[in-house]
Amino acid sequence: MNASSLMPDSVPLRPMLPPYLEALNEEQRAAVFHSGKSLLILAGAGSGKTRVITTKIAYLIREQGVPPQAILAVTFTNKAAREMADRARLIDGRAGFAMLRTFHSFGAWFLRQHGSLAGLDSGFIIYDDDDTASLLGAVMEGSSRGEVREAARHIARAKDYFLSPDDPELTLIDHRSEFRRIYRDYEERLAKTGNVDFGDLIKKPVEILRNNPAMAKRFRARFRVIMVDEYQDANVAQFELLKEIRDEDTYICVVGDDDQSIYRFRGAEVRNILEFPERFPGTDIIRLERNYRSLAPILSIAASVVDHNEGRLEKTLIAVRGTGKKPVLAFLPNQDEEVMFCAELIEGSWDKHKAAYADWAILYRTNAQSLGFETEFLRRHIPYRVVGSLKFYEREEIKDSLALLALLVSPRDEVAFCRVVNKPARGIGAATVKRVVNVALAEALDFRAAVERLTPKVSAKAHLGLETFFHAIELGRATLFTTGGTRGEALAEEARADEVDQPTKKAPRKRRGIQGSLKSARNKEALIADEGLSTCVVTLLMESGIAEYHLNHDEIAGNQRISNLQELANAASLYPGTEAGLLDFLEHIELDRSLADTDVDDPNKVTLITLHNTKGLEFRRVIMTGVEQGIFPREDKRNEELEEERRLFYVGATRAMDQLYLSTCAMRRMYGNTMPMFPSVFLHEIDRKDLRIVGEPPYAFSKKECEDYDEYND
DNA sequence: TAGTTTTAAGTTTTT
DNA sequence: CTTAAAACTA
Repeated sequence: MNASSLMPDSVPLRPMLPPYLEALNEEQRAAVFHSGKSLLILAGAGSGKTRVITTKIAYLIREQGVPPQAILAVTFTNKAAREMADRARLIDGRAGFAMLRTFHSFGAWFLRQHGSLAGLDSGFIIYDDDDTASLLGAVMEGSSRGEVREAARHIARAKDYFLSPDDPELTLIDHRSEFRRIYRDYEERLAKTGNVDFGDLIKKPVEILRNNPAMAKRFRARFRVIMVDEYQDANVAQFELLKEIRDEDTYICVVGDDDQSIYRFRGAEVRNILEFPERFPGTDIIRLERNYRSLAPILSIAASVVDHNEGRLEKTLIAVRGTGKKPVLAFLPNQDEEVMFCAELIEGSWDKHKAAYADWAILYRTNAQSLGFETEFLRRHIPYRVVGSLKFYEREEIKDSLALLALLVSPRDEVAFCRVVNKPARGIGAATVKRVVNVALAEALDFRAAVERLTPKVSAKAHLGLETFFHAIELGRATLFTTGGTRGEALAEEARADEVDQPTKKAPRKRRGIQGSLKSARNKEALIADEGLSTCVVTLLMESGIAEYHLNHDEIAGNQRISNLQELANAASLYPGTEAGLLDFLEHIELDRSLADTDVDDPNKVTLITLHNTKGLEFRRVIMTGVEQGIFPREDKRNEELEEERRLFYVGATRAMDQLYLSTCAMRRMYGNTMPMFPSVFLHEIDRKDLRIVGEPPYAFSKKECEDYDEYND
């Protein structure tokens, strides 16, 4: 007998691997080593997919000699992009030179360089949904708010599906004939502002690459390896973009989980992942089914719900961590009791196990549900953080400031102009604004030129107001110094810096505390410029009168608004005080609404979060709340949409590592009045024996199996 | 035109 | 019940 036959099977005969590869399991390693045409990794929840992608990036650089600049990795969220970059760099520093971006920021990067091929100037601003809606409001004059919102949704959807106003398939999105006209008018009007919306960040690059074969050929030579994370969330336009940026020699590796596809409403096509092997012939498939996160009973109920879906690539997760306690299903009388239930669970675990607050996450379907938890947690002094609904950049004062800043680089920006031209009141009424905009649109002038054209027709008061306004904008612009002179050069410099992905920003420093802002507000000095771009921001806010306006309109929340403005100025100080710096600043704000973690002071907090926002996260203990018919799933969900809600349940449940709680209320306040509620269908799809039921269940759930909820918190 | 009052509408989910 | 847009008055 030779030595090797005495060895257990688990010790294979192969050369020693470096530790970063040794840490992988067999399938993960196969995915990292894989070479060929293309690879589809079906990665179940908690199966270590980020580890695989980051390791693969490092492996390609280290072992395969792929230049980092030739690697493109695309994600859907900024958080994921950041995490991926950090983890890849940890394995090999050179990974920092690979391009790791979200789809949208990749599109923006592309358009800054090649947008001129579609008549776009390089200083464009990205309109968010709000801006889009106000522009559409101007296009659809006389329509109700709801109609405008619906049209805005449909236009965004059309762009997700890569449909233009003259596309016959547009009827699948909106069959009304006037929709085509509205969409076309909107596109025309948007073009006149010189700006783009979210959908354009994907759609326009595809069009440019298709219409400019020579440039496309050169561009395709750049990336030899393309990886896509969360591929199940890709929409049709993103799929088209993927096809346009690769050629026959490009290696494509996509990672995803069809069971976690939860963005259908946003145009995500599960078909993209289901049909990937057909779309890219020669694709190999690797499944990652070992789950390293959750205890077995948690995976089991997650699976039993999603098993009710048809048309999925069956996957069976294996719980590496083994078995544990059954998930708890709590029947509660109403939402106030639900809040108390959660609070007591958390406090109880704190007392009994010294479990950290940060171990806990409360999941809900809609952002509005966070309110009750916030109020009660404040009362009980339970520290918490709300993820996602931090609408810092949607606040009135912030949007006003951003509009002013936008006007410095985007002089034909209709939306920004209308927003701030008469704020604070300068005697410029709606009628005047409309006339100025119409002249500007009709004669392709910027607003200042349009006013001069109109001078005799505009009242003296309005004219004076407009002059004051333009003067403030000029003062703001004057604070920007251009490096080397022209805007073009500054932008080119930024683009070059981007080529190797070296941030043009300075390293973040400690932010000025809220206290400092408050003190300055009390002194009526209001805002303090720090350095870099903040000089421009502060000048503009002071000169335009916006700072004073918000100081005066801030009677309830103390000086919150001024603090917010100060916070904006602080954020700006990290960027250079140039036009390129300003563009960079605005772009980062539009594409990444999540504010940098400000709670470094106390990270031990309960997380309040929507189900959608939890993707990619994990917590030791998770409470999924409001598991009621009409809320989760929403009542109008049928067929594919109901299947998507099931996947959302799956995503939520698989966030839990050790313990999962589900709560469902018999009554709930909605729109001000109290409505009776019924348990979610999903609860009927789980075997009763897999749950520990507490509280007062409705008759549909047999009572004798239930317990009082004294002992639920073990 | 500015500021206040009245009325209606609305809750998915996100880049 | 809350928030935003229309309507109304000064």
